[in-house]
Amino acid sequence: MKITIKDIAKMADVSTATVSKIVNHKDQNISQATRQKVLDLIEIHNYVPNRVASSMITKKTHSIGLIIPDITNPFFPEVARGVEDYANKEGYHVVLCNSDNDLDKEVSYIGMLQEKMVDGIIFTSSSLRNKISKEFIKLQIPVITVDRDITGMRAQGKITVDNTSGAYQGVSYMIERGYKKILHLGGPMTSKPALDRFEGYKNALDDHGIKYDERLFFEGSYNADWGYEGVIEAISNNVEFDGIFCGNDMIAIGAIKALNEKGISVPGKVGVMGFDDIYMATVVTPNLTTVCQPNYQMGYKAAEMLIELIRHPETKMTDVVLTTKLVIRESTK
Amino acid sequence: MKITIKDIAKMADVSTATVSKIVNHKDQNISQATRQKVLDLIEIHNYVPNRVASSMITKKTHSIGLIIPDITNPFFPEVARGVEDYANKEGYHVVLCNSDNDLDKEVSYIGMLQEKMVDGIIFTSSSLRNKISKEFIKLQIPVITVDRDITGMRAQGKITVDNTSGAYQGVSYMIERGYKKILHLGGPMTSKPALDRFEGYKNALDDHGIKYDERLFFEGSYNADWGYEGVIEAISNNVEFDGIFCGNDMIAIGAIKALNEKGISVPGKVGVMGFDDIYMATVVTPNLTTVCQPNYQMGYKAAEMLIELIRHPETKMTDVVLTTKLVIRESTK
DNA sequence: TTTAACAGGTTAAACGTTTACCTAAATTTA
DNA sequence: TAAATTTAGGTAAACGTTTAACCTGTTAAA
Repeated sequence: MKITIKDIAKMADVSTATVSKIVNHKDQNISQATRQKVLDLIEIHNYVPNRVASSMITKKTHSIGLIIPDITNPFFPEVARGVEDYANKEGYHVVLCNSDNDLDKEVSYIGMLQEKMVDGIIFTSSSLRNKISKEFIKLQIPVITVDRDITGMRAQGKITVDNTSGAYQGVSYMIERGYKKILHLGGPMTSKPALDRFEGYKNALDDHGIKYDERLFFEGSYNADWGYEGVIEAISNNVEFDGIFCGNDMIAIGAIKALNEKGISVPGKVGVMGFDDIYMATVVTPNLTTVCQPNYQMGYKAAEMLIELIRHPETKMTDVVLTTKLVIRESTK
Repeated sequence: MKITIKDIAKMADVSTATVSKIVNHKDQNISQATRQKVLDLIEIHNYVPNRVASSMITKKTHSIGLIIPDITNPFFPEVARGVEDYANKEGYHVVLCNSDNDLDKEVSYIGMLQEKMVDGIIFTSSSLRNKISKEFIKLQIPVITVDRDITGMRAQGKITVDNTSGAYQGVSYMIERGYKKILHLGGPMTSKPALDRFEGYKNALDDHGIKYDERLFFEGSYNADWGYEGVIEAISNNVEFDGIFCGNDMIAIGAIKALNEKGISVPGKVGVMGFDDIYMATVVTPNLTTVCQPNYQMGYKAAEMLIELIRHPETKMTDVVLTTKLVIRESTK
């Protein structure tokens, strides 16, 4: 039988109120003698407070939900770690949810999290779909969106990366290094980052007097398979290119693989640039030149904002836009 | 103001018991008319049951704790995903905890999880330390250990990989391919897997008539840096070798990097074998030959066992030992 | 006609805390 | 010395559910 606050109270011959106050350090007017007696009994009997009971009263569970597409995607563990680190520091728990970019799953998770009374949610949506926003609007708890924002939705906080300028920076660098025909193997254009990176790509071209050629742009998904296929497709379409700006690092890794197989040297014949700077970028050969995104920081900052919002719901959060950094390695000359 | 079961009951002019039965599908003897009336009101007013209140009564929170060293380590996302997939399927939530192999953090997480009344814990300990086992023994909930077991501790279930035989298989393959002087760059010998893999390495040597040479064994940690340093150290110690059996894939990736830098061709001059088969093994050049460990399955199976145990605490679980599979790629000839 | 079974509910206690408010004694203040 | 304040703690309602036990009216069986 689990031992409760009542048991301790009875043994110490005090009221449960007294024990409660001691446990929660609201014990300014409890005598040292009583405090010690209670503390000793707690120790001896290994009493552990039932936080679900206190949650009933305080209306706080000290847990937050983290909805991401897939923890297995190398982009997310860093984000998750950032979230967990800050949350843990502040005494919060994080509930991990893998949505697989599936609308139904997202909705279902939101429902479950709400029933479990999490104090807030950090959400990374897969797309621009704003159907989901209806679910959020019903919610009475704070929500922070990270990386991808949902149009039409008023999240209480938003944290993104300046993808447009990151892409601009990356592509500009390639142009300045002499690449002239830069292929863009983008991510799904239903997602905001893909859109923004595409825009940065075009802006860089513009500003360097290169005309955008739509035959150099291919849309796919954020994984190595697509990078591989994209290159094959471009080649078999007889598209000429001397550089590839990829939607993310995984795409770049797939692209390099295809290039290698076709006997096209990187960066000799074709330069490749990624986006994200995942750890893998440093182990692939050649090491990937890429636009570094502060993943850990995004998670950390998101948790910071969320918990602030949980504590002071009326705070008006100003959206955070993190900046990227160009990391030059070997896949560009 | 949040709407409760009482509000719905009042509006439907029935008792809360009736509403509760309908919500929980224990409504065999509720008339269709009443059911529909209640369901409609729930829909209209967007009533969502407060699961923390029901947890108070049922003593089940339908959440489980997952304590791992670090989600950022490529080994764990797969495990976590396996856990989450099964848990979600069964209506459980998973609370993610990164312990950093830090005993204090582990203890603190166990305490927090216990207070939050999780129904069970899946635990991946960093080491053989059994101090932690005291904490677990106090626990009244089921615990499954995965990957690394804790000596001296009676977890209700244990799920491991046959590391000894996996290593044996890998090293035997290398020997059969003609490698004679096989370096072993192992993980920390305070962890069971490292110990077992070392044993498998020695057994393979034995069975193939090769005498174990202790100068060929180096102990380090499970990351690429150590793989890199290990090779440098071996070379500067003038140790001769034509193959490396690495404690895991990250070590192997670091080792290959060092070999490349030293101008030693892989697998021409030196063959390299990893352990784990993380995704990165397929993108590094040359692709890594490795012993594949069923990470996702480990997590999935662990969740399966745990939830079974939560539902039927008296079940005697037989420990699960998953088998490894040799995956031959390019880093061995 | 009596009994049993069942449909369709209701009642109220219980779960383990927190907290606003109360009280009595001790101490301080005037 | 009386009044005021402080110290140390107690009382009991409340949080939102679940569930065992009970009730009532109708129908079927004996």
